[in-house]
Formats: sequence, C-alpha cells, structure tokens
Amino acid sequence: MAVLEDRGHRSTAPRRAIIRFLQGKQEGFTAEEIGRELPDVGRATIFRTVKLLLKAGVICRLNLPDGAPKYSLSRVEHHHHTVCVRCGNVGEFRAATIERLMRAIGGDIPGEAVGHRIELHIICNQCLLEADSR
Amino acid sequence: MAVLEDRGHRSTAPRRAIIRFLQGKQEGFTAEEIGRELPDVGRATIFRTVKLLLKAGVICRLNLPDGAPKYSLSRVEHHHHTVCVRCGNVGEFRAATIERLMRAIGGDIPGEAVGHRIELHIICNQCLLEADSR
DNA sequence: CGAGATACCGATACTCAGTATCAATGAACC
DNA sequence: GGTTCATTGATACTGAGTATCGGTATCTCG
Repeated sequence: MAVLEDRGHRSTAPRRAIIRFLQGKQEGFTAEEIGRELPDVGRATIFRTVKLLLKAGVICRLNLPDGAPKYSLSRVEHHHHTVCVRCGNVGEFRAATIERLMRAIGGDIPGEAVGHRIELHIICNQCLLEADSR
Repeated sequence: MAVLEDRGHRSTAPRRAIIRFLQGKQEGFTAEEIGRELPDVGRATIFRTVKLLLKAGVICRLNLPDGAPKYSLSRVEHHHHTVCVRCGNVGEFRAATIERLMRAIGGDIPGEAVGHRIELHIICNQCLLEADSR
C-alpha cells in the first residue's frame, strides 16, 4: 500500500484509487480496464502510475500470444505466467528447476545473461469445460 | 521462397520483395524497418505480408523487454529467443532440456498446456565490449 | 492467348497502447 | 499558513496494427 511513498513518491488520490482497485484483482488487467473502472482518473495518470508500479515491482507486464499487453499483480518476487490462449486470463507459477536450467543455458550462450521471461500457454480449466459442453 | 504459393497465396511483386529482403536478415527486424528499406511497398501490404509469413511459420514475433514488437526469421521449427536488453538484437537458441521441463511443468498446472514462449535477456558481446571501452 | 473472377494492391482513415506538453493544483515540509 | 515542486488532467502526438475501398494484377480456364 505504501509502495510509492517508500520510493519517495507522493500519496495522491488517483494513485491511491488505482492501487486500491488493483488490490482485489486476481486475474490480469489492462490499462484500459483501470480507466473504465476509475473514470475520474485521467488516462495519462493511469499510465504514469502503472509505470511507477512496474518499476516498484508491484505489478508486471506481459503480452498475450497475439501481442496484446496485459498487467498482473506480482504476488511473489520472481515468477512466470500462464496465459490461457482462449480467454486471456493469466496466472503465476514458480519453478526452481527452471531458474537453475536458465542459468545453465545462460552460460552456454554468447553474452551475459541478465534475466528471462517465460510464458506457458494453456487452455484454462474453465475454457476446457466450456469447450466440452458445446 | 515459395512459402506463400504453397499455401495458396499469390506471388506478387511486393511479397517477393519483402521475402527477398528478409532472406538476408540475420538479426531481428521491425515492420517499420521493412518499410524503410522498401519504400515502394505500401504500409498495409507490409503488415499483411508479415501476418501471412507469421501464419506460415516463416517468421516469428517477439517482444523486447519493454514490449516493443520485433520479428525474426524462424530458422529452426521450435526455438526460443535471446534478446539484448541494451541494443535489442535478437538471436535464437534451442534446448531440449527446456522442452522436457516445460512439459513436466505443464502437467503440474491446472488446465491443458498448449505451448510456451521463452525469452532470455542478455547483454550481447558487442554491448559488453562497448561498455568496457567507456 | 484472351478474358474474367477475385486476390491483392496502395492510400487513407481509423483504433489502441503509450508518451509529451503544459498550465493548474495540491502534497509535503518548514 | 506559505512555498515549492511533484503530480494532475486535457490534449495532442507517436507507433504498431487494422478496416475500407476503388483500382490493378494474378491465376485459371476456356
């Protein structure tokens, strides 16, 4: 909640509103969605705040398989995302094995490895159910 | 070369020009870059052709860490990308270990795994050199 | 080869995510 | 309470990609 103050930013009404809105969010969200939910907050401010939260590590950005941008709360520090190729819902997962493996691969590749990003494309349970019942 | 004809598309001058241009490309490229190189080809046609080549599997789309879109030739069927966080150049790699691991993780996660995408963020050798010499 | 159907073209106008600008406001700190 | 300066919203812009549409070129078939 005091993520921004901790980083030397001011606590303003729009910022509080955005953070409060995101607090409940289980699924990923788009910037446009925030705007729809908080019509009193200017568009620019939404993007500015999203950027701050990104830098603070509170949320993270990912792309759906078609490239559409989406954000999600970072519940755990280092993690990766599952994204449903049907409905676009995103989830998180961690796997220590991956981290070890990526470090090993980083050593085999020219240049210095500084990080990675992994997206697991799935069809989520709900979409599977809907497909069945059709 | 006859990728498009093989899929029932027509062989037209703009398409041939784009494919010929991409043939040489080692690094990743953007749509805008194609347009700069082939000013006689309309913008819409570039995006249309890029989309066809994507569907045909000839090229693939990826995002730089900041979300900027980029394309790269698919030299091998299933592969992943390294992207330099300094200069944005992209490379390819494969690692059978990853594929096995991702399949295992897919089994542990609710829903049906259908694919994945992995980006390894690096600082490429050239950027390392430049950083040293400064 | 000639002709017709239609896939494809370029120009243009649009959408969508995100950024730049700028005058007005309101946190923070004294 | 007053001052400073980060922040705001409005607005205009950029960059990637899509929709539309009248005109053109490719493919196919006779």
